[in-house]
Amino acid sequence: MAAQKKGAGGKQPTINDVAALAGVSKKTVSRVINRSEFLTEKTRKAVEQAIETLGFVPNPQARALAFRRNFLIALLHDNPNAQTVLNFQQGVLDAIKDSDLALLVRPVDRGSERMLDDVRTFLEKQRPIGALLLPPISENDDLAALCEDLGVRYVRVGSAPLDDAKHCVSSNDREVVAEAVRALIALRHRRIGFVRGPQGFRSAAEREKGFMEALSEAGLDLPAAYNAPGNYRYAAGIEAGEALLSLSEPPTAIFCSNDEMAAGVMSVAHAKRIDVPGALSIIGFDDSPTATHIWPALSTVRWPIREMGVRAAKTLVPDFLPLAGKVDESDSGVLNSTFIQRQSVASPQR
Amino acid sequence: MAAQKKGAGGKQPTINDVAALAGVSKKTVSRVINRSEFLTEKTRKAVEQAIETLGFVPNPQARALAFRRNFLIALLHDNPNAQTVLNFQQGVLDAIKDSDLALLVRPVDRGSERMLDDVRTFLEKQRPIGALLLPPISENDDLAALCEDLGVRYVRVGSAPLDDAKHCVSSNDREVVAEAVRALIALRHRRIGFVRGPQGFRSAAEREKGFMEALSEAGLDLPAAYNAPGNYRYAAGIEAGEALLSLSEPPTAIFCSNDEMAAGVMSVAHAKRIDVPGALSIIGFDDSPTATHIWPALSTVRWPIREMGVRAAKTLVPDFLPLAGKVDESDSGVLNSTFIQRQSVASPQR
DNA sequence: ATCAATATTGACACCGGTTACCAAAATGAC
DNA sequence: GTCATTTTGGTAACCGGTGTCAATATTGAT
Repeated sequence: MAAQKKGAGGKQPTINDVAALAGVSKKTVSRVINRSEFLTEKTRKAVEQAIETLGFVPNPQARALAFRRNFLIALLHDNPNAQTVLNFQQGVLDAIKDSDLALLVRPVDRGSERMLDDVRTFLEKQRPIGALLLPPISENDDLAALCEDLGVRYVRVGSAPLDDAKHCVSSNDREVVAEAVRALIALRHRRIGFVRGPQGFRSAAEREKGFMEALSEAGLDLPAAYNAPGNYRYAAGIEAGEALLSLSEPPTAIFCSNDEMAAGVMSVAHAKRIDVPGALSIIGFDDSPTATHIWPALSTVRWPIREMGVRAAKTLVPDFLPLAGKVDESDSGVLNSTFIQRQSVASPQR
Repeated sequence: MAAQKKGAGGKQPTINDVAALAGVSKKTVSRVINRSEFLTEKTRKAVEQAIETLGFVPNPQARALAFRRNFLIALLHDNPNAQTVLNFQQGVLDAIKDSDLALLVRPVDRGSERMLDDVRTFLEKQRPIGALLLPPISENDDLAALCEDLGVRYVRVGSAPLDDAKHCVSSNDREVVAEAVRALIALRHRRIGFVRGPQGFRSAAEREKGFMEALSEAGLDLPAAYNAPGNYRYAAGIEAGEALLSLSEPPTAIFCSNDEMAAGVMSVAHAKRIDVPGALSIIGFDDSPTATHIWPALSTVRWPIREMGVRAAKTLVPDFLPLAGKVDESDSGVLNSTFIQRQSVASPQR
């Protein structure tokens, strides 16, 4: 049984009750709550004892008022991939679990002209301690400037460093994409197609760089016909698949900038009775649920989104989190993505 | 350009500033803010003028403290399906967009023994106006009782009415599953398999009821070997598929209690070179992204999760929302799910 | 042991609203 | 014109914490 709590009628004990019971002043209790350093072990113990006995929980509203800041972290996102958002959320929640913080979620409408004003109003009203910016909106410099301006801490999440390490958590997507493509080359693929991500997205650019890097290392080049546009949507994968697989000399492997588009390409292959992976290898990116739900299971790149959530939270509010696992100051804030081999890749048939 | 806001340095005006400028007391300003009726038109005008001039916005933290309640809605969930959670979130956000409310998200660990205590602490701390309970955790009566006990409004979301209409929003899953299965029967399927959801879940029970209803209407029965256990996971779909499709007389159609398991069954079919939908029709449930990403695209049932989010919010805090689109009191709170036909269903081959 | 220096603790105002309650002004009846 | 009744405005307390800075307790040096 956990702490004995009072029923519906019973009022929450306040800091005054705790102070009275412990025989100290309000302020001292406040110090204990806020982990002030200037406290005798004895006093601290006494207060903690009283807190325990009463089942006291500091009232966040009162703290927020006095502190002029809510004990909240805002998660700003416009990512269409639900699993990504939720995994990240989960990571953040892992990190703040034993703290006093709570998580406020705020989808942002990138398209809207009023976006910045909306976010400003939101931040002014809610006054969170900090904001976490998920890609692709994390790439918006105005947003970061806005946070700065409003005195809201922020951390941007990206596929490559977007800011200094204090304000950014990222993964090494480029390297890992290159690694994945090298794996194709090692399997003796020479005709390798590419399905791009949307224009102007940093994530898409990084993936493309990684792809091109691996290709040029091997002395291969990318014929224009093998380079298909995309926008991270399934439908774009279908189109790209139709285009690439209708060529007189189609690629034997296709790297898609995300899993959804890979699923689209795979559907086209199935429809055209092209054997995967026998006649066509496919690689995606994200390791979304889709990657394992389609058949054959998709080789893909997993970015450590949940870990990034943990890291982002730790970077954002190190001083509010339980002492365990502080982020090393000298850390670059770059986490490792991983290439995951599944059944959609094999050597090309002769 | 929206409202002219002061820069980083400029402080927010307070109710005192407004009072001073308007030449009245704090209380009078407060009355204007809260639309008290006992005011001279002249006074009201003066105050509103001052508010306008200063660009005054009441501080939510201070109001929360005085009200003893935060202007927040908590979303409690333990749903493994990210898309579902996010769609629901989106619906809630649609509903509260022009209000003073914000959304707090809180995943809940159903397995944990401390779950109830955790939630209690959370609610006591955050003091949201209300809580939204997503399935399957919405089925937990203790949780509803806890909200009641703490004076937190709540609305439970379910696949069938779980509570009175003031506390519940649901969909008519049973009927629509029956409709889907009737469609199979109309296509002359007679050997129809079923992959169950997890034990003890209301959603699973409703889907099963709908399935059995349609079967018995048609005078068909479900052989034990056609009734496979499942837990909503892809792996369970694989197992079920292996079992059902290895039978000497396998079903010609399989209804799976969710899309993930349907994807599993479909993978087994592909691996066994069983043509879908030619030799095997498959239906899922949820209309998750997976449903469209797999090949062939999955016929499935979509529950109106986003609309349910809107509805749930309106039911929870009608008095805090913009006047538009109030929920009709007499409404039962039941929304319609839809059967979606895609390519995974056809008449059985002779 | 004494005194300065430093570590702890407490008193009190304040964060920005709301509510309770009282006083003043306005209205109306006689 | 006087008194009771209804409006309206003001004051002070309060919601439950935190900041400032002075007061007190400890510690170390001499």
